[in-house]
Amino acid sequence: MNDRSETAARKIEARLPPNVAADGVRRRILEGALRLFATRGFHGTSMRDLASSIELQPSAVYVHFASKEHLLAELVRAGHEAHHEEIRTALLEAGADPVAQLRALVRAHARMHTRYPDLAIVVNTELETLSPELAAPGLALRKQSVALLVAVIERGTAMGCFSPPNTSVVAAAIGAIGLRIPHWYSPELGISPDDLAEIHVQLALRMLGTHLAKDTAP
Amino acid sequence: MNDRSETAARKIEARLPPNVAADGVRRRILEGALRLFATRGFHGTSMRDLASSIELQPSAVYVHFASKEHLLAELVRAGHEAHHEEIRTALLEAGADPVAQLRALVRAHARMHTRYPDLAIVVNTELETLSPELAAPGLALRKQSVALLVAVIERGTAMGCFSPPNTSVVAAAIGAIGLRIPHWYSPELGISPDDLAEIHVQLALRMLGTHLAKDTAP
Amino acid sequence: MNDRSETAARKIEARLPPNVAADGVRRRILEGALRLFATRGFHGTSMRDLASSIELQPSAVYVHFASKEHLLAELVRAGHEAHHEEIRTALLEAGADPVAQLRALVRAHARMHTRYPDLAIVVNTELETLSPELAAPGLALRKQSVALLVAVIERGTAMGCFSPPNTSVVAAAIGAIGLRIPHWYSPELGISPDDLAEIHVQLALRMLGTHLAKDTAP
Amino acid sequence: MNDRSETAARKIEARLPPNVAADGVRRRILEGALRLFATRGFHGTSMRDLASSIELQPSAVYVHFASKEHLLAELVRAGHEAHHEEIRTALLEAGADPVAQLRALVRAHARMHTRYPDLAIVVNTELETLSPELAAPGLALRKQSVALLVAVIERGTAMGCFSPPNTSVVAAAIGAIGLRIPHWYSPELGISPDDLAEIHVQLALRMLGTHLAKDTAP
DNA sequence: TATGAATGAGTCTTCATTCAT
DNA sequence: AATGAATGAAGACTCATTCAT
Repeated sequence: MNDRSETAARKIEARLPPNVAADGVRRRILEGALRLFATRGFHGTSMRDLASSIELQPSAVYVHFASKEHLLAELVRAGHEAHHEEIRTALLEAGADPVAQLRALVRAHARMHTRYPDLAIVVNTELETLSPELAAPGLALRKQSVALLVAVIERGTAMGCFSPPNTSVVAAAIGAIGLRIPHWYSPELGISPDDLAEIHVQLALRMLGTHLAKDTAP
Repeated sequence: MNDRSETAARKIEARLPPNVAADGVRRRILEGALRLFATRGFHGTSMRDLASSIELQPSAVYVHFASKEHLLAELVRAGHEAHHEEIRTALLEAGADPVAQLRALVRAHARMHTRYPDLAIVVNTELETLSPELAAPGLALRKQSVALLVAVIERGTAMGCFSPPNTSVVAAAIGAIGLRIPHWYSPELGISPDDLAEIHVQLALRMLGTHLAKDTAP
Repeated sequence: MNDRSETAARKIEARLPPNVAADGVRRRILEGALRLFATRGFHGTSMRDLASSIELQPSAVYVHFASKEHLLAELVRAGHEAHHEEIRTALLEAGADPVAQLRALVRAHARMHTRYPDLAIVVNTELETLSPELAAPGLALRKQSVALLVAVIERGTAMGCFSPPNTSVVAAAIGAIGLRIPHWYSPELGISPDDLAEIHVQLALRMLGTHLAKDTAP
Repeated sequence: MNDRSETAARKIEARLPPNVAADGVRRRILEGALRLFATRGFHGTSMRDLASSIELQPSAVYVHFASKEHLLAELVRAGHEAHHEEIRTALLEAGADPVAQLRALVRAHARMHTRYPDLAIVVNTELETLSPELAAPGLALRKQSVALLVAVIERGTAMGCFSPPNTSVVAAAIGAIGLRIPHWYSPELGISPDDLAEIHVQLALRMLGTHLAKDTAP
């Protein structure tokens, strides 16, 4: 039950977050891989596809990356780190109020998915494709990000700000609505990324049963 | 920002919905394909993998299916049809009350994802893998399912039952929450499938800002 | 300081010992591999070379052998086992006399190298090419074969039949003269394989300083 | 039927004979190539392997050698020339006595193989790897070396010093015994290179059936 | 209905080598 | 003299699929 054409988000150029320190050919390879992995999947993309999409010989890719899997690993690493850093920073700047924290976190989560839709798809679809060693750092960051969200919810609940029906289910739900963004959202839909983030904030607060009426009003 | 081991849902046997009229070897092939496509993806699964997982020669699979893609197509068809039929039926049995309709729809959506987690993964991950002709029926059903949800929300809103911040975003959110179930849910978590469905109903009603307080109690 | 054209022995068809239980295509593959590995070396032979030399697609080779290395391993196994079996049997049939034992052993050693020259080359050139696990059985048999020779020499020396200047050097020398056969010998040289074996027996007995004059006379 | 660990000789540093007029990087390249070609074979060694073993970029090797094959050709040339020169000189210094000549020749042959084991392996294993033009000089020298040995044997036989069962077989045997040295010999075995050479002399004289008993004493 | 052998295109990757710097 | 990036051919091997049995 997802929506719109699956390719809506593709119109947005494959974009890499700032924590990818790569330029020149290496960057073009990462961008090409990002686009193709997001579109056709890792196993659905051949090195020939990738190389020719950026007008390179397949062998030239190996000058910059040890293997197709390492290429994916770099994207997955960058995606996870950027995401985690983003929500961690948002949280730090939000102060002590659980509601403000929740707002900041959901906003950051949504923003990452509108800003880097291809990367979000690759990170979420292909993490398990990596060998355990290469997947480990991503899995660890993911766990930490969820733990942050759960902690905010639990603290807010203890302080009487939230009354979720079930903490972990709501946490999963909040995660899920952001995760799904790249599959249907496009700025051409008439909703700006900021608007979308704010709507997601609203939805999250509603799901949590926030008790500060003024905050939850549209 | 999804959680738990990604493989939690795998413990549940690969299951096919009742609208798959296949038995004997044909059924075993579909079940094996379902498990493998869900775990490793369509392109990550070879016909050899599939055949050997059910102790068959690759060539024997072609006695039952014209191609690997047709195998996927059958799974995707069955998944989409079962899902659509399920929510259509739920809606029909719910009467005319938008809140009751919403409840029925969300419940059915969640149930499909706890009952057929592998199928849900395959349907959502690999639909675009199919050729346009084979993907078309699935895309059509998907559109219809979303239209049903949107219609319920719009009617409920018009009747003053709901006050969503944005109809299509909430529709996407409701879809997303269910879609994510196979990636984290396991009955061993201490939540029964029915409990989960009810919590999802709660969350949907909260997101919609339902105005009949008594309705939101389980 | 080896002699004649290096390719003299090549005129002899690539031959497999009887302990290779393979027929049809599998046998043709082994024979082709034997000829090519002996001529160009393992790393100098591509699967394409091999396949096309027996009019097969490269992929068809994989129906019969798991890898190029397994193909080599089978040749090396067969070669070592045949050689060891041959000298073990010769020894058993030779009775208790050290001189007779030595004769039998050298004869068998020489015969294996005239009968299976390509296999001898492959076995001796490419054993170390194999991974440790695949090389281990060959190395073990080789050790046993040398041990047999050394035991015969030591027993004969203790019994006063032999007076070698140095047991292990003579053992190495006896091994060496046989090992070199495939690199220079051809029946067209006017020496029959049996003649060559007898000459090698003579040379071995002379190196050992055998004290039964009648045996060492040409 | 050769013995000891095949890698015993590897402990000896890859060494080049004095007729290799190369210093600095060019020499390091030759030494690295020598070690690797001896260990893994020419086709089993890549230019990357070679370059990285001496901490150079592959492209830097081409500053000093036109191609991988020319590198091998230089080693093969040096090996053959050094070997031939050594036995030619030994022969010249031996005087007119066939027995003394034989002694000198065998001694020189053995010494070359203890002193330059890697080079001996490369020369004997990879000569045929070279293109006919590049292999020709080596083949010519080899023929000459064998001719020298055969001439000594024939002259000694004519003079009544030797009574070999078969001249060319004994010549091949004498060659073979030396050729095999790098595959089993190590000074750590408790035999000095000089000792080994003397034992080889003994063995050669015994094979030839030398008639001057006093000559066979060391 | 299922097999085992085969195909030919395709997989990822490495090769020796070149070239601008 | 050496590098780093690139090339194009070739490497071993796997792919989905076919077909005679």
